[in-house]
Amino acid sequence: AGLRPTKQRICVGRLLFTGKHQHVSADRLQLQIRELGHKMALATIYNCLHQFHKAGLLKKVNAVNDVIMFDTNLSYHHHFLNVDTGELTDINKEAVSIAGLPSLPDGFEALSMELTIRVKPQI
Amino acid sequence: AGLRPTKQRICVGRLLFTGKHQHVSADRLQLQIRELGHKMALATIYNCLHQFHKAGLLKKVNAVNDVIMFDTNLSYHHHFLNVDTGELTDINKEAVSIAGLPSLPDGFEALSMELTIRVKPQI
DNA sequence: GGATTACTTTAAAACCATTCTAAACCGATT
DNA sequence: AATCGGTTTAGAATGGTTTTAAAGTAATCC
Repeated sequence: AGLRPTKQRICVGRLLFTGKHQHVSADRLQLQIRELGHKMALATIYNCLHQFHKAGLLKKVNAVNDVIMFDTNLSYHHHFLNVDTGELTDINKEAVSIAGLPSLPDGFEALSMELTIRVKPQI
Repeated sequence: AGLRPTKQRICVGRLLFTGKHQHVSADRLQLQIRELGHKMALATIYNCLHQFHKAGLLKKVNAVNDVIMFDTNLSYHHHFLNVDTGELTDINKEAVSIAGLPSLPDGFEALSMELTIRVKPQI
């Protein structure tokens, strides 16, 4: 994506784009990297995530519990949010139908929209 | 609401519950209080907002730009989010119809849901 | 290949919204 | 008036994120 393929970016890229779509925070990513026996500065991970985002490889999800989350699923979709853990789960866009969008405020254009369903484990 | 009517809580209450519904952060509230010629510790404002929230007088909105926002509009509704400023604007629930909700993950119960439409000023 | 240049990584410090702490401060009750 | 419990406050602490400045690494040029 026009980025220099450094060791670190390759490592993060492998973790992110191998297998299923996922929702990651810098923090969680560092743990995964540690588990592989490597180590990487948090600043590098943030750096990397932001670059990937700028390159259009990641979507930034509204922060939850004060933690910035990135989503490898770039297509339009919605989320369940586990309020206890901050974990996000994709909702396929076909599962929900949103009709009758309101008119935007004057002079504004829409960028995206997202439905968030807050859930918590039943007791 | 079972809270002691201290000077500070009355001051914040007046600002919040007089006039239209609004979306506030602790920070913005402190500015408004300053403009009235008073002063109040930020900790007190946070304290007050959390108490009001616990008492069911305020809704907590998903943080935007790393800032906690409270909403005086307690009813079910949606939001426009100005990504440039972080400002929220209510969308009446009648303006949107959401149909065909997905089944929840096993063992979870839904708490609430909200549609967020990210907008930005046209150039 | 070796030298140069531009971009990257890093540890540590800075940042900043929020929370905590411990002391001072009310407000109510006796 | 004395007391007691909740409240406010300034300042310190917290924790996720960003910045800084130095060291490291990839790309380019010869």
